[in-house]
Amino acid sequence: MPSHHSLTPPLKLQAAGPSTGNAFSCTTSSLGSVQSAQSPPCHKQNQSPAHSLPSPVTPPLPLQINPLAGPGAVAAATMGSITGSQVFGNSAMPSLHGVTGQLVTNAQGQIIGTIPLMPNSSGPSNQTGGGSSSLQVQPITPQLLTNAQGQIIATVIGNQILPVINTQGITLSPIKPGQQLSQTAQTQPPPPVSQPGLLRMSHSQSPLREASSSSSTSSSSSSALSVGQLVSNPQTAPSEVDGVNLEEIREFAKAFKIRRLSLGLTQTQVGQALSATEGPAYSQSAICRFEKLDITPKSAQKIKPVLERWMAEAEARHRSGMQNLTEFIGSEPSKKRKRRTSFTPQALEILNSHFEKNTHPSGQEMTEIAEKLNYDREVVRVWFCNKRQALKNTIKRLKQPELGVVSPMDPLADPLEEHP
DNA sequence: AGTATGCAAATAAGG
DNA sequence: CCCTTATTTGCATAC
Repeated sequence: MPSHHSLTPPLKLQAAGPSTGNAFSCTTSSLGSVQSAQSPPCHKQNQSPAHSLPSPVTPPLPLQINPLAGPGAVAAATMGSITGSQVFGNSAMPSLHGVTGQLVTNAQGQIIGTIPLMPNSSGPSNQTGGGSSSLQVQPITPQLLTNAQGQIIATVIGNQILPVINTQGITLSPIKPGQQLSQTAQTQPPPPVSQPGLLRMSHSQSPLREASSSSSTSSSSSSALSVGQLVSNPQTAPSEVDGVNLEEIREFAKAFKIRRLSLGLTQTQVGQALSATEGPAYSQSAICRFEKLDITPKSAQKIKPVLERWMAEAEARHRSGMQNLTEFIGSEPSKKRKRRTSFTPQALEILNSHFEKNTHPSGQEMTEIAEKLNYDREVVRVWFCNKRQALKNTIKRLKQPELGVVSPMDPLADPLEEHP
């Protein structure tokens, strides 16, 4: 099987913004490199080539938690932020409404302060009829978020979180009260002129034929663009796509990460814990992508409530004792989505050889193959479907090379046409 | 030892 | 039921 597989183009369909050279193989500096453990420069997100780090003096510390500033300073900054009113971006979650007093604790559950307001007047707070576990979600309230070291890294007001510093130790500009900020967390894309972008973004790449039927029902206006891309592109980013408020998503993603870190949890732990809950489960990858906004608006919208609910519960448990939290995140998984099958190399070899002979095995054949390899018949069927799809896409790409590069190419007769 | 990411399973939707 | 096409999502592993 000389062909496929090996000629898989390393192209990444999704990214590749037309803008400045996004880093594709940013690293690849194979052996001998003196690379630091944490290679920060690889994010396709920060697209500013010239960068704009405010402080030229601050060397990017590889360490995550460093006591760059005395807690006091941080606290002060925090307070400053608090003073200004808050923005209260609507709310996906009905629970976070009651504004009550709260103890300020660190990750160890130690009380490090209080915020005088009103005692918790927990209402009925029935959590989604899902009838999930046995706990009620208390409204989260104005409180300081701290990391495992007890450092204050953000403040929470309502469901709005005001980050003080990020994990890199870089100070984030506080959110202006009463105003929707429009800047990315890590970079400051100089917004020249904020136009009420109405244009439908300019696809400069994949001209994959779009079955534009008639009018409405533009099922995919944001076709494959991630939230991160959309949101960091003031030019073409109407902060709302497909009825999804990108700003809100971005805010939440950022807040989520802070809250997660505050609880001292890793993406892996969250993913694992999530798979044990009632709703849909998500892997570490998913958490990661969500936090990075490396997902479509649609997906983000779908995941957000799940994470929101989970986080609320995790925080509640955290407040009521470390034990509860660990217990919470320790529950055993209960997969919803079928676990992804990993074919053995041997199995793949056989599957491929079959595929080369016939891309459309009959039901009978597939049953036999499945039996022989000891995989679910359905799994084998799907494998063929995916294989066909992959092949088709490859051919399509080969037939339609990059812009400019005109290459004759042979017709590449494909056996995938039409199905009986 | 966490997080980011490539590739491809799994799923959704329309036929 | 099977197919295709488009998309979502996770395993495996690079970083």
